[in-house]
Amino acid sequence: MAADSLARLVDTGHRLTATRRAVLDAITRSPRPFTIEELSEGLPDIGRATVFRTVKLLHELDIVCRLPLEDGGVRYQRAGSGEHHHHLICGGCGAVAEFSDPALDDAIERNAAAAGFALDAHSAELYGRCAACRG
Amino acid sequence: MAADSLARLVDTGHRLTATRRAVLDAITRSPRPFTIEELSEGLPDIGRATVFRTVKLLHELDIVCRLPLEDGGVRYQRAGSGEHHHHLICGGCGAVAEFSDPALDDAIERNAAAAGFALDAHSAELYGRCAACRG
DNA sequence: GGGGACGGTGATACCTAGTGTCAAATTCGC
DNA sequence: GCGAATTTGACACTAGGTATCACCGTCCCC
Repeated sequence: MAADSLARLVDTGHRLTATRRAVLDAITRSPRPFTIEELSEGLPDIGRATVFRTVKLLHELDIVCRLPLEDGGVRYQRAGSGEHHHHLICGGCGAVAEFSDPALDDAIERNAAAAGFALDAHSAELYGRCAACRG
Repeated sequence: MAADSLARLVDTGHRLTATRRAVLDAITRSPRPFTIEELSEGLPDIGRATVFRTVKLLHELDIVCRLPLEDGGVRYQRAGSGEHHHHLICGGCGAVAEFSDPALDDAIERNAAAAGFALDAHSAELYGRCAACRG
């Protein structure tokens, strides 16, 4: 699981260091979306700047997702799949579900085309309460 | 144009101050999406904290939109309509087009329902190049 | 296995966006 | 015009993130 992430690092011309292994390990072990600060606390021997750099790198390689929260905060999470997807973020427990939906992507592309835009990227975040938190 | 925004302020129980008029005026005059810093520079007699507070208030009243950029930065813009809408943001010139699409909102609601989520809010931002910048 | 080039790291300082506090000023209903 | 309540400005502070730079570790070539 972490193994092919390490492979992806090397394949993209990056070095495989003990620090990166440790960060990826901590991320993989995290059961819930985390902030850089939380991650950094769990890795006291690794500099804060390095944790930021490493997470940014892993984000660029689609190994972690960035989750913009409703209140403007940000959390990160290991990507379940490398595929394009969107997030459902529970405001109660903080759980995050991934989903992908061609119909949604279609609607997005149609609107871009209608406005004459060449689309580079898009983001769609859904905020609500998960089944468990609705109780 | 600014008049009904002022009315909306009063209607929601807020006071109509010279400061708020000045901020709303500066926003209305801005031809392009702005940062708080830019707005604040144009209003040297108004404290930075007040500019933040005022923009936040106007955002809550749907008078200005918050635009999360692709690079993580944030800009603000006068809302063209008070209606629910999404944004197309040009990475070239920074222009922003608003659009709304029931099909997109439907797709979002369907996915939330499928995952058992009660939806509170959602955001969808599209990043690309506008017709002029594709030239 | 022993360099050396180069990418990665940590410390630190800094930056941007935004909030909390509090005394002084302004607004608005009367 | 008066007083209560809201708003303001100054300032200090926070969170999240980046720039710099000297030092260190990795990897490649011999």
